[in-house]
Amino acid sequence: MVKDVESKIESFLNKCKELGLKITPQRQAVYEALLNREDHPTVEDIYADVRKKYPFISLATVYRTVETLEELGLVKKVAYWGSSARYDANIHEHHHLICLKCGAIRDLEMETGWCMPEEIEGYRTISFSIHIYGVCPSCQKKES
Amino acid sequence: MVKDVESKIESFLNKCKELGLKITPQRQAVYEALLNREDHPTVEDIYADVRKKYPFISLATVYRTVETLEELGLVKKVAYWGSSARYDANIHEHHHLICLKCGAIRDLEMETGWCMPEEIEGYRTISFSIHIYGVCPSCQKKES
DNA sequence: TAAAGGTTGCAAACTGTTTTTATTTATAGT
DNA sequence: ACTATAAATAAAAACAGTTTGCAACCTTTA
Repeated sequence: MVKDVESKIESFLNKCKELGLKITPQRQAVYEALLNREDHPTVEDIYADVRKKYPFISLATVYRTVETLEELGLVKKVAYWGSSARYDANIHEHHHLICLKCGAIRDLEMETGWCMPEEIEGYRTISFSIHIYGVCPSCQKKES
Repeated sequence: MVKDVESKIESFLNKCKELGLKITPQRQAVYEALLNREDHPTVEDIYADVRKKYPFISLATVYRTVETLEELGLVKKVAYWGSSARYDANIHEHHHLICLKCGAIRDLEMETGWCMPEEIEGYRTISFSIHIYGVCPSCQKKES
């Protein structure tokens, strides 16, 4: 797992060099913070994590950095339900379990057996994701 | 189709009465505006539509009304990609075709044959929606 | 028709995000 | 190492979308 994170950071460094982007501590810290989370943090969450190491980073930088990382194809902005955007460093195809009460989003590794056509109604398809809406365990507890 | 809209409005009136909500022209107009659109309008879009009939309605009322309609189960807030929330009066299960270039979202009536389990990883499931990402025909044209 | 309470319109407040500007820093070339 | 340069940063202000407080208004029920 640690190995995995390290190789991802390495490919991040390579991509930056290829494209002439500078490797700043802030960039690296933001990407690392994202890699170290299994959930889908908001920008504010990432900001909080990074500040533990770099207390002087600014929120605007985090916003800019996640956008850059998205352009690099290293993270994805998850189609979001609540009020703020959520990011995900898990970029291979997977699905989402979304709590309608609190907005929490969890990754779901699952085989659906569904085969996506290459073209639908004139759209050239690229990827798909199943969003399953429900109530998470902790919100279920609150109900009763 | 018109028949369908009328029956939906009727059930809206009934739901309001049941729950002690008042039937105001604004509420009815907002719901009608939503029923008359096949796409997924933003609140601003709905506001513009309703103002053709009721020029004095306020934007805040539209925001409040779509929220009420959602609580009534008559419309859904579509998991959104861009910056503003989008609503949909088509509440029976359907899927979405999303253009990664321009953000357009289209409904997709499609049988997937996938059967959703009642519970997944502790979540009590309620509904699901397949999001298919791709490039819409008009963005494909711009590419070439 | 009058009373009661939900609903509206307006404006102001809030929240998440983006942009502006001056300053700092990583990088490539000496 | 040192310097030039172009990019990235921090901080604050600007912005867009959304929500809220409050007084006036309008449905509803009796």
